[in-house]
Amino acid sequence: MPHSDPTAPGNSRAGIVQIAQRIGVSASTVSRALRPETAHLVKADRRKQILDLADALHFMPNVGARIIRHGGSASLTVVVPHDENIFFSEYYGRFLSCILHAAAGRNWDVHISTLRRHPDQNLRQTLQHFSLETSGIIYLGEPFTMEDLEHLRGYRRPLVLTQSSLPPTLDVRDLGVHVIGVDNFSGAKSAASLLRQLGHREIGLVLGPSASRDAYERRRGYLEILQRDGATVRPEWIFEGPFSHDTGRDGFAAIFAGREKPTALCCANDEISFGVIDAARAAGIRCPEDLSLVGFDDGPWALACRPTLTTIRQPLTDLAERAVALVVEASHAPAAARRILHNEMPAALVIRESTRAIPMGAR
Amino acid sequence: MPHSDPTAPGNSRAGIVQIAQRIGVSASTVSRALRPETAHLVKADRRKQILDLADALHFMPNVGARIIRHGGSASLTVVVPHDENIFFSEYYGRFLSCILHAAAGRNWDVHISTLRRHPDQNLRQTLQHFSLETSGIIYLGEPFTMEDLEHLRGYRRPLVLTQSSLPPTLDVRDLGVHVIGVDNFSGAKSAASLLRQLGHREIGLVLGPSASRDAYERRRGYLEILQRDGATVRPEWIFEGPFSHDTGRDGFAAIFAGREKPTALCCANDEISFGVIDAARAAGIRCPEDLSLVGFDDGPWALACRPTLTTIRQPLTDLAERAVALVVEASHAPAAARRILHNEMPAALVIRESTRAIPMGAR
DNA sequence: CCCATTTATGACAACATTTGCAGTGGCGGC
DNA sequence: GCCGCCACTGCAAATGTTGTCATAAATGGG
Repeated sequence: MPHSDPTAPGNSRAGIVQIAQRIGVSASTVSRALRPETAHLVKADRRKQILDLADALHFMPNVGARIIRHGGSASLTVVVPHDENIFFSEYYGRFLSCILHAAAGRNWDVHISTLRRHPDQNLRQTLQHFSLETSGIIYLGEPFTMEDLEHLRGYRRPLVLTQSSLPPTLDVRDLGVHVIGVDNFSGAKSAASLLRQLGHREIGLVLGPSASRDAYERRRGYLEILQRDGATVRPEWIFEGPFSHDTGRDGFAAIFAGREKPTALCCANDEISFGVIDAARAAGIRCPEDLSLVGFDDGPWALACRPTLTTIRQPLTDLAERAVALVVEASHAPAAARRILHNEMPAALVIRESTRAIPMGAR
Repeated sequence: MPHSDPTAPGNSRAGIVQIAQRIGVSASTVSRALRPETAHLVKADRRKQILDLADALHFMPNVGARIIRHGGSASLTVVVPHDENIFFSEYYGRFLSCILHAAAGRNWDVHISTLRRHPDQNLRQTLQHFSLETSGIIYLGEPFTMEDLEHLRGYRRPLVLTQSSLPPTLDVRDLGVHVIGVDNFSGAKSAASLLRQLGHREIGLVLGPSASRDAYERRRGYLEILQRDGATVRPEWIFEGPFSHDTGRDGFAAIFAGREKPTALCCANDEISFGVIDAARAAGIRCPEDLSLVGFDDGPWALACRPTLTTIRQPLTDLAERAVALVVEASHAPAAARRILHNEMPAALVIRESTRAIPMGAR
């Protein structure tokens, strides 16, 4: 937090010293009595006396003093995009839950913040503001620019990025920062393969934003399979947009506006699929009877919606666990000793009701 | 966070003293040069020299030392229930977004945590653990027991509860704690009134958990209207369950199992409504043609689903804004000077597609 | 009853930064 | 040339808690 508005409460009257004076013991004794680890060192009845008074005075140890002795607080900051409904999104909401869970298991505290960039501050300086309060950062925010990444090179504190926050074609290995993510390419390939195996030949794509690395990789995976036999995907069957419900609606409308209509669609994520399902239903086209559909993410709704969605599972629990572990480890090790990790986890295909084989006779 | 696992990073080599030594000035000068407020006191070229070196060494001021002098960090903790999909829920997810937004506007930092209760710790002691790190708490967690609330009476730090975390019939005014919430009772009444105005006389209720104050108030509101003319609601048309999709399905199944079927249902929240819609669709009962439906919350899906849902809007933005404002104010004022606030905000009815008038001839 | 061992407590330094006060040197006005 | 003022900088105190070392008191074995 910037120093412009320190917003100090500082209304805690009673310190350890005041308690000591009242009872007539030394501050050391009070300190020992108050902390579970050292409580056994002080005689039981005196300890009780101290605890009672501390409770009565609403004593609260000063954080600063603890940090200054102890060297930092066990907490990490998660940076999320600045978006009203961010938590509600299947991806961020679940990812955060998982991070929270992983952190709680280690007794770490989690801060959540959006990144407020100052025009005359580079990325490193901005991130260092966070480091004032926490010992590490998990970055899930808006994608970085190349310039940002250049500034990041000098950042020495624990930091974990997701692939999603990187530009599409960048090589992550020489970035000097931990990067985690799923294997979008293979995941997308397995989804497209499934559709081919089910007999689909007319397949459209409702893709994510072209600036997104995730979207780029998924596109690459879908196309890899669809173009395998030298086939081409009709350009009018490819639609791009943000990772949102609306993109699904608009994509369906655009692709089904033409005379030739595909029998299956690959979507860049679940939410887009839901938009497609809605628009298709409204247009009288049934899923999966008339249109097979695959999503990407396997969020809670993929199982709750009708038809249940065939999709590719993001192992968010594992990703979160890994991200937290990396921050925690890095915060223990000296900066120099850190080994940079690039971790791509498998994304498994989950087959449900939204995909169906083309009847033998039809093609 | 508890001290059981301190997890100190402490790997920041360069302090203000090291910088001072390298340049050959005193620590005071470096301190002054680094802080904007005191920067004018140090000669321009020397200041530049100091800033450059600080940047080169990745200098980062020690939080503890700053806090210890200045009095505390501008941050609050939001306590949420311990639930895997907590962020994904419409209510919590949006509420958290709003809190984040309100806090960001004040340059406050937000921690998120579940409450891990220790058996031999009372509620106040547990909350004080949080206060170690933050200057205030917004509590959205599991409902409190009466015993908890008794312990809470002595808690003096900034704390804001939502009504939802209180037992149903408790009088909030003598609680000694800020309580915010919406006017569930009036909201529910307006929803039931709408159905009556539309000509519905056979109305069932799919209610929330009886231990929830929100559910209790909404039930009270629905019944107030439905029993107005001395009418009674058939007991077999009342179903209770958690605030979940499944409750909607089960409630629909239970209520529509009998011979007599209602023409409308009031649900305790949106998610229950969605469950009802799903189950009804599966059973061949159309909404709103055969069954009118009102929810409660007005989350994102209420507008996104088909049919769009008539529901009661929770002004989460205002609630979050108020909660954050209360914590911030309280953290400035001395404990004694605080005026306890109980704030019940209006919940407005939003009429959409899921409610329809009974045709004139039908009744 | 003495010495060794344990238990309970106090005194004090250390943590990294901020800040009041004092000191230095340069400079202009008289 | 003296006085006072200004700009700049250093010294040292202070912040609240924890850990180390020392000390005092209590206990126990012979």
